[in-house]
Amino acid sequence: MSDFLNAYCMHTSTCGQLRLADEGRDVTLTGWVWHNRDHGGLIFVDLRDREGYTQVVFDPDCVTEEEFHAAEHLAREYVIEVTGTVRARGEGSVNPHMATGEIEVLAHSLKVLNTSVTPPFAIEDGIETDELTRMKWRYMDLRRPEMLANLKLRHTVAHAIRCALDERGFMEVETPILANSTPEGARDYLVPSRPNPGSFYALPQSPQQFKQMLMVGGIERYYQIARCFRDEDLRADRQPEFTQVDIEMSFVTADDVMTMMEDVFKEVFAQIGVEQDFPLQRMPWKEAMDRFGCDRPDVRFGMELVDLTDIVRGCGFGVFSKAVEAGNVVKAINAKGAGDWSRGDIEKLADVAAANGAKGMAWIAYTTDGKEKSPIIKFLGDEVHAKIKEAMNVEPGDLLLFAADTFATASAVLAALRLHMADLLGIERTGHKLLWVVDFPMFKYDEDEKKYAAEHHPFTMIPEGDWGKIESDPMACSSYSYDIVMDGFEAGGGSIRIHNAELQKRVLHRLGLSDDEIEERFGHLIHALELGAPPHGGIALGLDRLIMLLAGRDSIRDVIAFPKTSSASDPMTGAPNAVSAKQLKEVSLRLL
RNA sequence: GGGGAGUUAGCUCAGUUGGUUAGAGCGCCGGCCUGUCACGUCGGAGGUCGCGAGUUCGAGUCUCGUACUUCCCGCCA
Repeated sequence: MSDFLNAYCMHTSTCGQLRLADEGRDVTLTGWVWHNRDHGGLIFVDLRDREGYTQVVFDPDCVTEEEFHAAEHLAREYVIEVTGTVRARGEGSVNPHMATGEIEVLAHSLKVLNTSVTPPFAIEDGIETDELTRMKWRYMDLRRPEMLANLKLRHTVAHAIRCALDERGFMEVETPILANSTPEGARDYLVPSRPNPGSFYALPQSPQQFKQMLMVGGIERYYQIARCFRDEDLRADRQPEFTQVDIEMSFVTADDVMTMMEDVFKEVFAQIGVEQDFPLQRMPWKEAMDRFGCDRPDVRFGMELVDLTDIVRGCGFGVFSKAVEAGNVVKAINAKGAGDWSRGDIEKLADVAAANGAKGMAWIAYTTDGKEKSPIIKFLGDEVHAKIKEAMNVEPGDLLLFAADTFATASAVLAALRLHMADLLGIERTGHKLLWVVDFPMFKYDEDEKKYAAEHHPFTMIPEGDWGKIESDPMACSSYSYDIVMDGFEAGGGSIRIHNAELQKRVLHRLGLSDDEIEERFGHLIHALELGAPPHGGIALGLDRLIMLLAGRDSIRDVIAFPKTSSASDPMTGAPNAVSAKQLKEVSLRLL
C-alpha cells in the first residue's frame, strides 16, 4: 500500500465528535474549511466533515510562520488536515449552539490538501438557491448538512428494511435492468440492442414480472431495493428513475403481506424514532373515496366530504337538481374558519376546483357574526338549506364548498379543495399517519379508449366470488389489493397475484387482448402459471417518497443524490446528450 | 399536450409612468485586527438584465417568439 493510502485510508471522521472528555488528546482532523475568522494575531477556523464541525485555533506561537501564513489564506471549502491538541474553551467562549462548542483544537500543524475556487452558493442549511444551480453543482449541495442528513436517513431506513426483511427469511435477488417492453402502463425507456437491429430493451417500470417468476422459481420470499424507470412527465414527487423496495411472498394472504409489512415498518420507525400506532387502520377503497374523495387520503385532519345528493334532489337550484337527475352526485366540505373570507377570496377557490375538472363551484359562507352569504342560497329554499346545514354540522365561521358532478370529478375537486383549504387555514399536519387502503376495484372504464383497464394491475387476484363477474359485470369485481398511504401520499402498493393461468387469461381478455396478443406479450407469464405457480403476493414501497415524508421535504429530489430536472435532464452531467453518427449506426438508428 | 409563476452581479433579490452612469444584502479581492463563532472594520472589483425579433428618439421595463427552471392538470397498469 502506498504511503498516501496508509496515511488516509484508516482515517475516521471526528469533526463533530470531540467533547470535553477528550481534553488533552492529540488529534488529527481532516475536512473542509467552513468559516475562517482571522483576527490578525489569532485565527479561528471551523472545520467541517460529514459528522459535524469543530473550531480549530491557529496561534502563531504553536505553528510555523509558513503554516500561520497558510492559515490566514484558508478560504471556504479548502480541504485541510490539522493536527493539534483538544482543549477546553475559556470561560465565556463556550458556544452552546455547537455540539463541539465546549472544546477547540489548538493546531500544531496544518496541511492544505486542496484548495477551492469560490463556491457557487453557500454551504449552509436553509439556502434558497435555485434548484438548477444546486443540481449543476450537486456535489456542493450534498455538502450542506441538511442534504447529507437526508442521504443518511435514506441509508439508515434502507439498511433497517434490509435487516428486518433478512430476519424474516427474505432473499435479495437482482432482476434485469435490460428488460422487455410492456405496452401496458407507463411509457418505457427504450435501449436499442446492437446485435438485434430494430429491437429494443425497455428499462423496467418495476420488477413485477420478474418477481412473480421468482415465486414460480421457488424463491418463496424475495426482496430487492430496485431502480424503476417510467418515461412520463415529472412532478415534485415523481422522477423518471426512482427506487422501490420490492417484495414478494409465496403461500400468503393479503393479511399476511400487510401484517409482515407493518412489522417491518415498526422496526424501521423504532430505529429512526418515528411514532406510529400499530396495527394500521384498513380502509376500503370505497370508503376512502366517499369520505376523502381520494384513494390516498391524508387522515391527519378532518374536513371530510359529505354526500348531499339525496338532500338536494329536486331542489330549486338547477345546478344541483339537474346533476342529481343525470345520475351525478352533489357533495360538499365544510372549511371551518373560512366563513368570514371575502367574496373575492372565496371565488378564487373556484380556480382550484376548475383545475380539477369542475365547471363551477357553489359555496355558502356563515360569518362569525351570524350572517349568511352565498350566490346559491336564494335558490335552495329554506327546507333544503336547513337540511344541508344539519348534514354539514354548520356553525358560525364555516364555509361550505360544493361540487355537483360525476362521482369521479366531484371527488377529485373536493379532495383538492380539502387539501388546499387545509394549507390556507394553516391546519396542522405534523407527525405521520399511515393506513392501508384496501379492496380496490379490479377494473376501471376508460371513457376515451372505450375499454376496461386494470385499476391496480392486471395480475391482481380477484376474490373467487367475483370471478363470474369478469365478463358480465367487470365494474363489480373487487380485488385483493392494498395500498399503504402515508400523510396523503401513496407510499406503496401491492396485491395478491393471480396464479391460475385460465383466470389470468380471462382478465387479459377483459382488458381487450386477443389470444395472440396474450401469447406475445404475456406468454412467459401464462406458461409460468401453468407450471405449478404457487399462490403469491407482494408489495412495492416507494422508497424516495417514504424518505421525503420522513425527512419532511416537499420534493423527492431532496432525498436523491443526483436527481433530474422537470424536463428529465441532469444539469451536472448534461444527460441526456446527443450521440455520434457512429454510435447511432452501430445500433441501426437514424434520427428523424 | 394544457395552465400558473419565474429568469437582473458568484448567491438571494429590488428596480417607480419607458428616460442620466442598473442598485442592496451576502459572497469575492486587498488592508487592519489575539477570543471570534453570521467576527469586526476600512477600501475595492464584479452586469450581454436568459436568448432572438419588434414598437420607440430611447427598452431591465411594452409586444411577439423561444429556451430553461418550478408548481399543477392530463399522463403515471
